[in-house]
Amino acid sequence: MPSEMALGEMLPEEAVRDAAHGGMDDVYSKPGHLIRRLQQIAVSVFAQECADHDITPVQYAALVAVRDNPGLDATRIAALVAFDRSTIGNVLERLEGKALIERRANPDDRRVKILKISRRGARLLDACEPAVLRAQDRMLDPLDARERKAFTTFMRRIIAQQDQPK
Amino acid sequence: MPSEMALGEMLPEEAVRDAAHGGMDDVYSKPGHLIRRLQQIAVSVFAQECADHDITPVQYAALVAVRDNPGLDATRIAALVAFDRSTIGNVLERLEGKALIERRANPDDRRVKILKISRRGARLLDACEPAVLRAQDRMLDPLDARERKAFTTFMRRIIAQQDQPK
DNA sequence: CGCTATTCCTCCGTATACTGTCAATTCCCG
DNA sequence: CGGGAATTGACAGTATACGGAGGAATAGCG
Repeated sequence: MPSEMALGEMLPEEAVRDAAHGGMDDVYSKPGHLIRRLQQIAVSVFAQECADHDITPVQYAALVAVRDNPGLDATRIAALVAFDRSTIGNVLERLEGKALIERRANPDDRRVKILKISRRGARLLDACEPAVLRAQDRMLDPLDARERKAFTTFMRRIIAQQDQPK
Repeated sequence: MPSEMALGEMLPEEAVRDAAHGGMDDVYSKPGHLIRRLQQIAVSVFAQECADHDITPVQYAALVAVRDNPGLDATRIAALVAFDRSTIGNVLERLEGKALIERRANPDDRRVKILKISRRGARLLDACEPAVLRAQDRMLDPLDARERKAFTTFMRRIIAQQDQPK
């Protein structure tokens, strides 16, 4: 086994499993496990492609949402990108810390803080768009066009069902 | 919008998006976002089904790995379930805290700590197996048998490609 | 107009998740 | 056999992720 083994290059999974157990139709084949692995891969690929831009997938999604919907508050941005209210708070804090967004109090309703992307944030989004597209593409690399469409459809359907239970 | 909105019941996503923007072929349709949502749902469904057992998906996976491969150390368990070495450390610590596993020093190699499931851990795994199966099933609910097979195949293929990059 | 319910943000606590580092230990090659 | 390389567990630091509590502010109803 290689010494310092980043997740991206981790491969002994099957080998270890076969050597130790040999189970095949086990936990490792269940959707829960596969989905977690998929998410791991998605984050890893995104990080690789966007290494120069110092931004995470979550921060990217939030930043896009803020850009495309200026004037919304944190709660509504959270709903857009499907984040928890608590989580979005930290993410926006980091974005503000990097001067990618601006948070301003709303005079009309002093509970809310209005969100707006900064010029710097807009520039960053433009700059990393090719990398993001590459990342999205690389994830689905082993699927052909028809399979990609089917895969996306399946994911959408599962998500939609969860959004409207019954 | 309902006041206390848990993630499982969050649904205004589309509504907010349509009202504010109307974008369709945007970030929200990209695999990265869909996969993150899928993982969210998987965790949420698991938590719902296993609420009585006080165990998380990650802890469950680790516990099964320890049960099925007694005598392995943390690094090898991590490779089995595709966790980071740091992450597995915390997970095992919690499992040991709940007395679900036992960690013992290996006399032959004093770097290593041998892992073994406890009787309590084994009982818990037996107890929550039905709930776990229900959870795995509910995730793929909107897909029929053939689609489930295809979906699983796609996920496996993406993961395999990432494990053996070229 | 006052009171209650709601909304918004923030903070706390817990659990993943990964990188990097470190000390102790063992391995292995010369 | 001696010493550098590798391995293992632990720790620090950062970033998601989610539930719950709480305070400030607003809305809505009587």
